[in-house]
Amino acid sequence: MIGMCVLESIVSEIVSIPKMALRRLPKYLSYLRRLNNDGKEFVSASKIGEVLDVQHTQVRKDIALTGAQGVPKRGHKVKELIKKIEEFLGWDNTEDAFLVGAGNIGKALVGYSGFSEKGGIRIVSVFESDNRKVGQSINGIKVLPISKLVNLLKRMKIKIGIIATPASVAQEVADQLIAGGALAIWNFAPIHLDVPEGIIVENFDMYSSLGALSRKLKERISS
Amino acid sequence: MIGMCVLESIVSEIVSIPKMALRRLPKYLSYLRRLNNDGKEFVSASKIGEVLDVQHTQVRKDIALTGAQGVPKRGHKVKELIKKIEEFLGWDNTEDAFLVGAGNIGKALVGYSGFSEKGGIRIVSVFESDNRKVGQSINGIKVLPISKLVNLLKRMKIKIGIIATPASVAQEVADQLIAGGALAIWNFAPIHLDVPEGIIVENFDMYSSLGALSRKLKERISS
DNA sequence: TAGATTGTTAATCGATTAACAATC
DNA sequence: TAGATTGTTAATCGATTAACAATC
Repeated sequence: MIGMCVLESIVSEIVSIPKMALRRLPKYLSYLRRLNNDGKEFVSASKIGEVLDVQHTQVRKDIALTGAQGVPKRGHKVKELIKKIEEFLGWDNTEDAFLVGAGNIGKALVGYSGFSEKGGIRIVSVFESDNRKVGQSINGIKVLPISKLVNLLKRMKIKIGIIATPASVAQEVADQLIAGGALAIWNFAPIHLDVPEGIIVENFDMYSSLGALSRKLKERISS
Repeated sequence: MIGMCVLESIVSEIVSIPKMALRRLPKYLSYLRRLNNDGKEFVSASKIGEVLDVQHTQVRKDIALTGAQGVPKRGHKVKELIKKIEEFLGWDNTEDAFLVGAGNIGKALVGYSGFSEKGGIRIVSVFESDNRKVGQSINGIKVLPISKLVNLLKRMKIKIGIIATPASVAQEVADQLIAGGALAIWNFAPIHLDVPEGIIVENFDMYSSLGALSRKLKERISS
């Protein structure tokens, strides 16, 4: 009996967070923030599911991960649920990040104030290899030469690097980010990065998304 | 016996394409194109898997969907596999698309020539509600007033709409795209779109991606 | 031939959905 | 109380991985 309990507790630690839940929770959060702005106090899992096209039972499981608890017959307190999800995602405190690449996508990312307000990261420096862009300012952030990347990463103990370069140099940039001590890479370049174990890579790949879209459209048209 | 065969053929038509395969195939494709540029003639599923961190057996299943056939002991002809995947994704001929929103993300998308060359879609017009931006040119494409969206969609029989607006107006834009006859929407706004059945929506949501990244980083740091 | 590779079938794993007791 | 909702356990579904025969 005691053996079973020990086993259970070990097992419960090993069980990892469902990947798909991590992608749904930000969606719930953004809906909840809207509700909060509208002055709504309570919301049910069923309502969230209905609005976002997710099964209510799925919503409940996802919410359970965050530790939030609802009240039968009334649902969840909106403010409380927001807090719990933010905590769970690590968006309750803002993490500094370096961005590499001052091209179109890079500019879009820096110009986008949303991340620091709602997404838990703040882009504090931009790096670029094209000397014509170095020294310019994007949204108040100075563009620095790529040669300073590794040293500044170390000095400022930055943990998140964002790659918004052409695919051809993305691997090289990733290597430098890791050399400087980054633990997580948000990769916008359409190429697979080869990284040591333990380094977190999140690919944001337009072609993967576009592939799904165009295949479905193709099927839709031909049917 | 005959009954079984009929049943099987019906079943095989019903079986739908695994979603995850549609997201991996573009990745294989981009690697294959690189190999092709390097003059490589053959590649094995195991090699593709090794480079892209996918199980070789998974690569084979994905490739099987496209109908491509390999040669035991030699692998797949690179050029042939490229062609098969492009056909499968519908990237063998280019589909015209309208983009709504001439902000940072919109500009990045238009500035990015890659789609028409490698991704099967070409952005032919940009629409914007801010009159100060209307009339400007982005990468040679004139920015048109949003008031013309529905009519032009109909007139040009456009099937793909790209939403790169703030979340606050995205639903309204989606409604107009659908009113104009669009069948597929590529949505860059961080909001869930409510659309009639049969309309294809592919969300490209930075916050979902960022959520996964920051949660994993949080776990990594605390362990 | 021997061995590398394909392609398929079976087994496992994880994610989603269904069912239902507990609760206010 | 009755009914809406939570939260959990069991069943189903789909995706991944393992095993292996077929082939050049």
